[in-house]
Amino acid sequence: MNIGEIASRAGVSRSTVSYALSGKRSVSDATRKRIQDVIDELDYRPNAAARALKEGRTRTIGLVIPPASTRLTHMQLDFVASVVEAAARADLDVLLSPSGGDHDRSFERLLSGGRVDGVILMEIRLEDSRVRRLQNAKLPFVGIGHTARAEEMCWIDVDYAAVINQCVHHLADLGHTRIALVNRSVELVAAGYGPGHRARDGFTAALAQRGIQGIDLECGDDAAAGLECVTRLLREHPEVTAAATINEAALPGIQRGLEEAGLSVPRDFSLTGVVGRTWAEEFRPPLTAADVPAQDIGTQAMDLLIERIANPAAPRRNILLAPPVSLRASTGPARTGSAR
Amino acid sequence: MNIGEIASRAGVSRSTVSYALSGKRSVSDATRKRIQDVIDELDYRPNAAARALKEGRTRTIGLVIPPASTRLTHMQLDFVASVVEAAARADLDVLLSPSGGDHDRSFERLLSGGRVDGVILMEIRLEDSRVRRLQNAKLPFVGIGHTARAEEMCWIDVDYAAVINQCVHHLADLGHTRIALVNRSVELVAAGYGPGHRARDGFTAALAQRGIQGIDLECGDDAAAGLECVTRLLREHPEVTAAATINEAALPGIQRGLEEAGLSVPRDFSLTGVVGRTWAEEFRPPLTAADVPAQDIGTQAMDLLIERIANPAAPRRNILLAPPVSLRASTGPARTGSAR
DNA sequence: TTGTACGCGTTATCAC
DNA sequence: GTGATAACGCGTACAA
Repeated sequence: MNIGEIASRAGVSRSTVSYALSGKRSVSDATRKRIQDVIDELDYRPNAAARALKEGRTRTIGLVIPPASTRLTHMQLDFVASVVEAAARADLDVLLSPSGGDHDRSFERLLSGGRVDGVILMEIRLEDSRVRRLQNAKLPFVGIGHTARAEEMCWIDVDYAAVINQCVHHLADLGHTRIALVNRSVELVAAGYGPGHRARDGFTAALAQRGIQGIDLECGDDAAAGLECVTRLLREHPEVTAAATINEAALPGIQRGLEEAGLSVPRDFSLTGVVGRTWAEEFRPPLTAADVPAQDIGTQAMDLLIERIANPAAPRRNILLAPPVSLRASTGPARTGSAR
Repeated sequence: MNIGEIASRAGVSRSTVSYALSGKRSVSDATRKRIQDVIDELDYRPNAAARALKEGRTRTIGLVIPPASTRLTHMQLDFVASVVEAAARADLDVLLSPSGGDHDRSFERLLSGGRVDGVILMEIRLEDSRVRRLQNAKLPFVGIGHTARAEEMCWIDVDYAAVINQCVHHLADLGHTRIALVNRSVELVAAGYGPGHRARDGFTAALAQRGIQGIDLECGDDAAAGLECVTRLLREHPEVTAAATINEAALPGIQRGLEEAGLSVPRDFSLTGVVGRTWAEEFRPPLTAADVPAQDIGTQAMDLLIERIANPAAPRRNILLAPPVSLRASTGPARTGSAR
């Protein structure tokens, strides 16, 4: 059933049906009602392709997520969920593109072909070819995360440097003088993953500010890697009494490693980091952490994108969030004067 | 840049460009190369809307996920990831629709309007209006889960009855005679959520087969609810020594509740259930559980859908999986002869 | 290889 | 003010 079918059943022309639906011309109440009745009866909805072809927009946005091989963290999952929900509120559909590499078919389909009106990009690296390609395609886009050149794009991001800096200061205030940073995976950091680098920057800066020493560790994005990482840490650096992490996925493993080593949190070892808000409470003990408002971020990214689609010439806005560290139960005073 | 632009730059007609791209007519090597050069230079890709309009298919499938208000479980997340990946392999795009209720705009956009060639439906209830609406819309669809009338649709599902049955038998073999079932949320079960009902059926059947008694509990889908649920269970039914669950999201809370009550798993209390494969290993202690091959399920659902799109008249295939219970460390012999 | 009709909704233009 | 006619957007595939 197309618009012509509706028109003939209602005894009017196709344009009248279109006007009745869009309201861009006035249509008499009687006619409008006749048309509406037919539409309701047949459950008609305009063909999306025809409309997109004519209007030049698809009412669809693309969401680029990390490829399925890497499991999404809770935080990333919250981003996806909140973007999808925000899009639904704006009557926009979301096309999912799992792509990280350079030759990803689904990303290429997004780029040209007019499938989407705009794109939200996740898991951005300091140098990220996807950004340039989106720019070349003149496709409005917003990053959850940003490249090394902050001004080249519109984005919202967590200030990992500031947040890890806060965590270290918090631990230093509690008397810890040997602190570890558990970063994301070595591959991701090597590939120039922004949060990994910025977290490290904030870490070394805070160490210098407090005149204390730190160990900088990369760790795979899963529980097994977390376990292995913390086990190695305790073995090679027994003087370390606290850790900060941005690696949410490794946390269960870190916790397990501490437990297997006979260490109680926070009595023997303090743990803090950056996690999605809903996740910190589920950790045991509840994690003292910078709670990333992942849902807000997704919603705001969507707002930025809608704004950008409406006015591509507008200045590129950047939003940097540094959520404060929420005190919970996973950090405590350093044990004084004793090796473990 | 549209196909006309390419054609004129290559000095041929639009149809020649189309044939060169599709290969549905032979085009001389020389012209093909000229055309390809222009295409590469301009990075041309056919407009998706125009192609969809002409061909009557969108090369896009819809994936209906639970609304964002309810957080996705690990298993659901694995479904989504694997469906998306399988779609990418088949050069299909995935449109995400977060909808559970009856009046969901994004679901309605999927139904009519020709946005998608087919739909994968998750989190299906025994009576689910979405199934009827998809049937009415004559849109090919596949369920991950199924309604009360198995034959009315094409689906792949976990045999929760068989699996929970196995879990109970396993616990009974270990000497447990008072066993709890921790089901999904009371709202979900009341709404006729299939797995909840089937799990309960398998539970009561196994109890009867073994002549033992059980407690049937609903539990919200998060850690806090799991904690509260297990706390109440231990208080009201101190004779219970084991539990089986299909509520993955509640597991951290269940674990916590047991710990807070001073119970060690599996020494004092055995725990088993149904979880996504990658998740059972991360549990502590590693969970004796039926490991749902969530990734296979997503992939197979996609295969079923592709088949169904290709041949809508084909018989509706159903796939029921009953993954065996993998022995790990969370179940053990019932403590004999003593209340706790 | 090329010309052209077609798919379907939108909207500018014309007629009443 | 209200309704109808027709051109347009773009890729596809049949007829020539």
